[in-house]
Amino acid sequence: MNDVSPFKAATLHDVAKAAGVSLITASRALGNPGVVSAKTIEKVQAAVESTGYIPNLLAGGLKSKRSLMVGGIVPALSVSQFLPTVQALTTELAAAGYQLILGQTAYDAEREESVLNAMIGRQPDGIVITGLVQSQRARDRLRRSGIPVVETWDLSDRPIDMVVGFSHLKVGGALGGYFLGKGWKRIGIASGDDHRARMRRDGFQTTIGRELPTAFVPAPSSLELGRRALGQLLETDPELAAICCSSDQLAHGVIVEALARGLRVPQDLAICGFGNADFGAHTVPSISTVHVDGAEIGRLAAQLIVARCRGEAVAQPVIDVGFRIVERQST
Amino acid sequence: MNDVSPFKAATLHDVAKAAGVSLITASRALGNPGVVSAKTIEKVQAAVESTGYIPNLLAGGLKSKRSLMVGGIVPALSVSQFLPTVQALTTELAAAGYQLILGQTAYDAEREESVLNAMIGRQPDGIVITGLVQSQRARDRLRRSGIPVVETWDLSDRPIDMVVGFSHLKVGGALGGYFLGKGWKRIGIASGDDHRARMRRDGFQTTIGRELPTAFVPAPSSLELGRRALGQLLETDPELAAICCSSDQLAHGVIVEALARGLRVPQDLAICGFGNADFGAHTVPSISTVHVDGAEIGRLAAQLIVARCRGEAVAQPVIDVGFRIVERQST
DNA sequence: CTGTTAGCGCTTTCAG
DNA sequence: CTGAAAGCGCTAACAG
Repeated sequence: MNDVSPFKAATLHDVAKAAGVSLITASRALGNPGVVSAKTIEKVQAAVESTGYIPNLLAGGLKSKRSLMVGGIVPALSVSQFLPTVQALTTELAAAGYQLILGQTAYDAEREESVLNAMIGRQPDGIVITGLVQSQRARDRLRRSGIPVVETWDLSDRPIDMVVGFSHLKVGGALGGYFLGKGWKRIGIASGDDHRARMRRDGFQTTIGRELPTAFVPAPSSLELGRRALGQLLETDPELAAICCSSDQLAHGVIVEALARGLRVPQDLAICGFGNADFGAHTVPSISTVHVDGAEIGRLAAQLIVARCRGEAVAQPVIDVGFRIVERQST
Repeated sequence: MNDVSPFKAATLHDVAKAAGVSLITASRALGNPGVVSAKTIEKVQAAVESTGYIPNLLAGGLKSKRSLMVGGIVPALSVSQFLPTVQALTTELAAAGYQLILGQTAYDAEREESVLNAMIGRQPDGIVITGLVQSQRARDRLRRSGIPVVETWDLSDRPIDMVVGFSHLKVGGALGGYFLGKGWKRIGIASGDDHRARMRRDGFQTTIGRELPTAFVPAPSSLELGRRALGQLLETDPELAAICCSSDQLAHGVIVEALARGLRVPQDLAICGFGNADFGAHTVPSISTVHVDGAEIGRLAAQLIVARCRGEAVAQPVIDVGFRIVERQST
């Protein structure tokens, strides 16, 4: 036995020969056992064991037009907001026999297109993408590919195909209402510079009723960027009473920096995040935030894709999973 | 134009017809332009544009035995230690035209095997897996598949094929030496219950020279589990002077809980983590930890796979990326 | 219930 | 430099 594969991997042909049946009968025994006699199935399964056969899904997919793969596209894996979505997506898809192909766009429209092309070329049975696809070219190409597409983490009246998410404008609006209700006047914003964070900021400012001092940080945000953002904001207005952050990482950084500067949170400075990251409930003070069920988004997206692949009609191609404000100690 | 794909996606056949050349010439113009005249290439490229052709990589892979896909296997995406590795792996592979297929084992040997089978069936050109594959059955199957395999985040004299990582035993030993050097006597351990965390604990205890009170938490660890772990440890020994944690998340939780109980860190309780998560440098106090270059592991793994696929011999199939202790305020 | 035939879309021979 | 033929490993369609 060598380092190089000792003998060619067994094919269905080998299995059929070992079981003494025809190729197609072996195929059916494995893929559609209902139409094959129990005795035959047994023989084929024994042959599978003895040959160590693993089906070549690429070959099967070529003929059957079902690759059993689904493309998943995120800006970057390190954007932890999307992690529960990707994780749930992967798990839910695996349970149905599908595997996820991962693509990263780095928040770059060009990369997004090239990733999409690489995906389409692999004939996935579905594509799940975080956010709405921005470029019209890509939208058209995707629509014309005929592949089921689920856009996530946002909402749209005219999705490419299906969408599972929530309204960032409404999140911003709800946060604005919450800040107004608290009576805070001097309000600042620490925000990622990506599209969705900007939408939340828009909703927030609309409800507050005016432009607010904003520290933009490059996405993906982090604790470190939060610390810096507070520095910037306090230079603009040292009397700030409350800050609305576009992520819990950012909020955490703002809190750490505020405490380091001797400010009390929330008495001197109230801070709110977004995303309900798991650490937020356990910091001191704990972080008020907006909860979105990212895992549920992933599960629903997987279900939509799987349903489509089974040829079932999807009754509800636009699913709003909503959100809720989680009040903790930092406000 | 309907919801269903308006016309069948263009195939290379369509491109060839549009360009007025044979199928194979079109194929070569795209895949091996060196052997085709410039004029022909131009015609073919124009035809690609006009037809919107996207190559079917599944079909190509079936014949050429190069799927341009690489399997990546992690316990769970939420284990943030591996995130930089997966991210770098995906990016580096994408640059070489490969896409990553993701698999999650949930720290479960059975799931690991089924994930491996699902991967192998998709004929990846390589498989990168976090940790060493435990089950001998899976190791054999993987070896016999002839697929290049890189095990990561650990080290072994006898990898399945290649390995990029570092010695967890040595990390534990180095931390033990560091703790001894600080003169701490009453030492506790907060550790995930996974294989690698246990190895670090073994190395740590061996250097310290005795069994230490340990709070095991189920992997993946988190800030919350760290808070609980400290509770457990202080019940065992209220006089603990230092705690060695198997992750920065855990260390962060222990710190938060210690502060909440009125303990000063590090004066009353010194705390060390592992992994050098990005938040660790910015918490108050900042977290002493062990740095491992996870992104580098991903890049190296990708390079090994790509080199193998090009038929290059890999001179160094066991790569130790090392580690270093990062001293911060928490010790 | 089982088998034969054809062909998915592409690339690798082998010939010009 | 270009082409024709063959077939990767599997499954859909149609027969028995």
